[in-house]
Amino acid sequence: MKHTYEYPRAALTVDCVVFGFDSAQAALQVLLIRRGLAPFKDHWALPGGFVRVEETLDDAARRELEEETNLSTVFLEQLYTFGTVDRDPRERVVSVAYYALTKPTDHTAAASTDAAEARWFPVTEIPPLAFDHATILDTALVRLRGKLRYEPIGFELLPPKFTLTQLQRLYESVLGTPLDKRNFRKKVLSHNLLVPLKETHREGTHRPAQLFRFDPVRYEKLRKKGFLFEI
Amino acid sequence: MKHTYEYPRAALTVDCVVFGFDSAQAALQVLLIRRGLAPFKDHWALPGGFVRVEETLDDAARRELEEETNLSTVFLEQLYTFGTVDRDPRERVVSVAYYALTKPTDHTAAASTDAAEARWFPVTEIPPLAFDHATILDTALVRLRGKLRYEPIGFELLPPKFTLTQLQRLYESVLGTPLDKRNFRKKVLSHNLLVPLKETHREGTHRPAQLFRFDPVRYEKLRKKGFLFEI
DNA sequence: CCAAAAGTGTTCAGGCTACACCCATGT
DNA sequence: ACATGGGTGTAGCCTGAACACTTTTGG
Repeated sequence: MKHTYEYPRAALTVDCVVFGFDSAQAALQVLLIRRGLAPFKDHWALPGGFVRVEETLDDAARRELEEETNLSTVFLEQLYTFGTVDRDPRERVVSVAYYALTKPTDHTAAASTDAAEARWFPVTEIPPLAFDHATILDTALVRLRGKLRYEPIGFELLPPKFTLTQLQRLYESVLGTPLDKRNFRKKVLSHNLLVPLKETHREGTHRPAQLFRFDPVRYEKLRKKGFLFEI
Repeated sequence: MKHTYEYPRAALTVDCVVFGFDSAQAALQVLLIRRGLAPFKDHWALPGGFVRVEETLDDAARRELEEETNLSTVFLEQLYTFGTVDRDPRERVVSVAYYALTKPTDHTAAASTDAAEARWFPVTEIPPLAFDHATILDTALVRLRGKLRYEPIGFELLPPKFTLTQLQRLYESVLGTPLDKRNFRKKVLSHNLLVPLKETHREGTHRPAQLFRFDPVRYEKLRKKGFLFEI
């Protein structure tokens, strides 16, 4: 830690990779906003903005998320800090990237954003992005895939009540591989972290599916004893 | 991304958690420097300093490491960015933390630092640290433990030629649990990533130990095929 | 010949993988 | 009655855990 404070300073921003899951299409999606200003005017970009001196990084991420996409109370975690010198053509900007997981329940809110246009894109059909946001998105995807395997964060992308098939589709989309139905069910149920509800999910012309909810309290207890989720 | 540039800016620093491993004592160690200036004058702290506008974050971390500890060519990876508002009593400072792994071969260099006093501390005997550096160190330890289990970064803490017992002691110190000798050897050798050398390591009054080196080329090939290290 | 660490195989249990059919519903 | 997804059990294999003695050296 040096004692000199007189050098020019980099600007500091946060950018958020917001993931959502569309159960109908079994597709992992990302929320992007259309830029109204140069540089990269009319390009799609990650929601984000400048960090204020009186707010923490987490606060800044939540604030920008709320301002630009109307999303609140989502799972939010710091991802990585991007600091190459030329990532912003105007001047030096260092960006602390976050990734967020949203439940479909919250998506309606996300649609009604104020000024900028916001839209969900399947991760397989991402348009060209502003700045180094494609790199940030890639980093977030890698992290999400890794994390999904040993922490129960998949539930953050599903409604509070979900079927095992929805959960399996989610894992398959994120990990990019098909999974065996029987083995998948055996494994996720073996932890006793999924509570079967009295309700069923009726849809289409076939047998209704059992609905479950995730039990976060029980998970906390297990986790403190050194339990690893693993799928 | 907003278009306003006129707000006051946070200062941006990098801090490095430098790990080393003392085979003789089988102890994981951290390199700390004594602060010569307020605040926290005479406290121990992580090496670090301000990021210049014309250098990347990685460059800043390497530069500070070299300036303050004479260490170069070490394994260096971004850890997490710490941005609570009051972490520095003087003003708003956001710090991008890195962790570094050094081989004992480099340690001699580390001793001969210029002005500030630098010293290795076993992770079990860390003195009170300046700022939020204790939190940063904890975060680094958690990361190191996690990473050691599924990526071959342990070799970054050993000399280029090492014995299996040294490797086992390293894993035991970092993970904090004793490991079974036969099972450990079976597992690390099963990947064929350790090349036995023609030399042995003679020490003390007992049978000499076979020396090995890690084969990074072979590891790269395996990794690209989706191989996971795992111990 | 003694002390000290190096080196080496087998057995058992539990978890992972592969795999095919019946069930409940709406039309 | 038929089409559609929901739901279930078993057998073989492989991996991980437990465990004790011989070997080589220096003093």
